[in-house]
Amino acid sequence: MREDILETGGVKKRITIHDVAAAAGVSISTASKALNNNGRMGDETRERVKRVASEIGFRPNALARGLLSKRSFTIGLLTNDTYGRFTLPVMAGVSEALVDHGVSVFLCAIEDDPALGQIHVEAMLDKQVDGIIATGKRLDRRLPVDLSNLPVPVVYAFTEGAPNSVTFRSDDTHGATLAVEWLLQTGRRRITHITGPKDFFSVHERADAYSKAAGGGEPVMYGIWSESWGHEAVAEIWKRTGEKPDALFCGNDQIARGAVDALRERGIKVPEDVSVIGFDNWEIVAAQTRPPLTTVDMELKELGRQAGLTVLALAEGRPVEPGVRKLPCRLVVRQSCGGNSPRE
Amino acid sequence: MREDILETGGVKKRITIHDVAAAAGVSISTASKALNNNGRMGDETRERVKRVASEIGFRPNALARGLLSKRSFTIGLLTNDTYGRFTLPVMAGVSEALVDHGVSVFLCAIEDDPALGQIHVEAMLDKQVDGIIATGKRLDRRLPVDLSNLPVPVVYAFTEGAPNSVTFRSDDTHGATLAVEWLLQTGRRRITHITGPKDFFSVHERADAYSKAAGGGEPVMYGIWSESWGHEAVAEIWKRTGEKPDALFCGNDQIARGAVDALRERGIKVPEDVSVIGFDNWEIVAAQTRPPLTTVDMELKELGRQAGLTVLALAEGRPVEPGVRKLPCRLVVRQSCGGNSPRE
DNA sequence: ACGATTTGGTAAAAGGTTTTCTCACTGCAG
DNA sequence: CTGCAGTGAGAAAACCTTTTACCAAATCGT
Repeated sequence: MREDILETGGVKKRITIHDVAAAAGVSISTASKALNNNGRMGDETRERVKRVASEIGFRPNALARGLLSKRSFTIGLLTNDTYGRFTLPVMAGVSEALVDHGVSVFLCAIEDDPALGQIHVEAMLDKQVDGIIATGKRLDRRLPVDLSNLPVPVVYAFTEGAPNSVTFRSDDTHGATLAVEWLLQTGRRRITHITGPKDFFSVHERADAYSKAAGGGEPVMYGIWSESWGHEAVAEIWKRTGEKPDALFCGNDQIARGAVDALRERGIKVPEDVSVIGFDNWEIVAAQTRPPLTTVDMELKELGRQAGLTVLALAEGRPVEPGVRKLPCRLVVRQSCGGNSPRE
Repeated sequence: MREDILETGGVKKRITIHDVAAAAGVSISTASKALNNNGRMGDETRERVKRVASEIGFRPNALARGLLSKRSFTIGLLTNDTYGRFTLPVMAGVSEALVDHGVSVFLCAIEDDPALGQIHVEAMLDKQVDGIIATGKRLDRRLPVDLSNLPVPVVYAFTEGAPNSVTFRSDDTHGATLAVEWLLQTGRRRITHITGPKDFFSVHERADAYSKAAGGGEPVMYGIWSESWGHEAVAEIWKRTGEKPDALFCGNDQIARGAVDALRERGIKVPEDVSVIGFDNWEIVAAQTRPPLTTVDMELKELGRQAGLTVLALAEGRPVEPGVRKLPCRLVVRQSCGGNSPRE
């Protein structure tokens, strides 16, 4: 064998509980009980086994353990959001919540492809996952996979769930209300809402909350989720005759950024002349806008954390009430609305 | 038990090969051999077992299988890039390459925390992963984890690898050369390079390639990876006396976007007066810039694919030559440099 | 001193699959 | 009729860990 060819690592034999038992001079069952702190034996024996185990670097084989206990300490995370805008924080939250419990996470990117979704689900079930979290990029769309009648619990996060399941989502009504109230609180009165496509459920929720909080003045401007729409909307507004708004509540940060840029090009000062507030707190957009955007954070990481803990609870057989859980949003104050406390 | 409380799913008993054997009226070993197409038996028997198995929906337990075969059909992906800029495409590539081989991917976000990294590595080893892929956000930094002397093969992707390991990275020299040559080809002659911090290895590689390709004219401007630095750099250049550049080669798309915006604010037309080219092909930045950025794509998904296939090869004991593999970049032509073919 | 209990520990089964070994039987040549 | 090759299928071991049942020795109560 040539020297510059890598092999799998020389078949380093893994250390099993057999080795521990032999090294400590006890039987396998005693070794097992010593390490798991159950069964009866002398304190000296227990300590000796533990010491020997850590000395020779023993780690129990999770496969063997799982085979017996019916728990693999593994869950699957299904997503169709390759962009990562929404999935990444959710995923980080899930992983963070579960790593403390020794649970690992399979990532399955299914790309809106039902066949791929099916393959991933089957692979996960074969690997005896303790549960599945389904997450997506729209909370009014289902993942293109059938997750009913699975032998493991399923929790939905930021995607539409099956009836009678547990679903976590952001409270967009709360978020929009936070935004509008902040604008009102900083003295703005003529607030226009520039947002995304009408067929998004969140668009309606945010628009309704806006109307309610702002007193139902101006109409809502629907468009697409892009900077260019922010530009166009501003152009359209400033082309109109009559009083101009003194604040823009945008449906997401990209639209807000487009709006801010368009205002600046017109010589309109943000936030002195017009306040602009976004939605999503997508750092890369919000923080790089000039001025940096005040925006609404949907707390997706926290959402992921809760989803993770919930699927764990279900996997352990602890009861959980089904239903949709709406998590509150958080206002992130930067500089695009003025305001007193420019944290961050 | 109240009805509105979710339980783990009613303990649906999983179907094992025992059930298949019983239903087909054969022994367990015969069933196993029939399903795996080995051993000797009558054609009729083999077919019957297979038919019965699929009828009752049998799927082999991967844990039991892994216990015996020493292959878990699972690999771990370690990353410290929570932002997801670089990790996501790599991950998508890994997953895509491996799903066909029945291999699932554990995602481990370790956040530059050595302790967390250690925990994740141990969890993965306990779960008998067949291999580990380490990926990061800088190819001149190591992950804060010790991956030497592991009982499984390790492959590095977009992060610095251990000596004598397999490492995949982008060929930044190639990428920068592509960029500069494109500018030259479209008739530009006075190209300035605005890039990131000096302590990044890629910054040097790109700057060196730039100097070589551009003929070593202008000095390189080092700064940070942000839009604001793009702005500042343009301001600085246009404050200077003397001839202005007719092209800017920026170290990443964010800098490029800042530069484009700054040029537009000065009334300088892109690409008519000045061409701007970026690096990274970060869709969200590059495609939303006005005009959309021509940029260099590092083909991170392909990099992930290759890393996935390589770790699989090592896991299966197939020999792989160690060393650093530099993958070529790809020029993505949009509109910020003119040019003939505005695809995408 | 003797039955009852406690103590310290071992043997064996279980979990689901794969693989090797063995066995019974058929057909055929000698 | 005996020996033998070939065929079809089952028994059992192995993978590693946990748990239950069990056993021998020591201790206790009266």
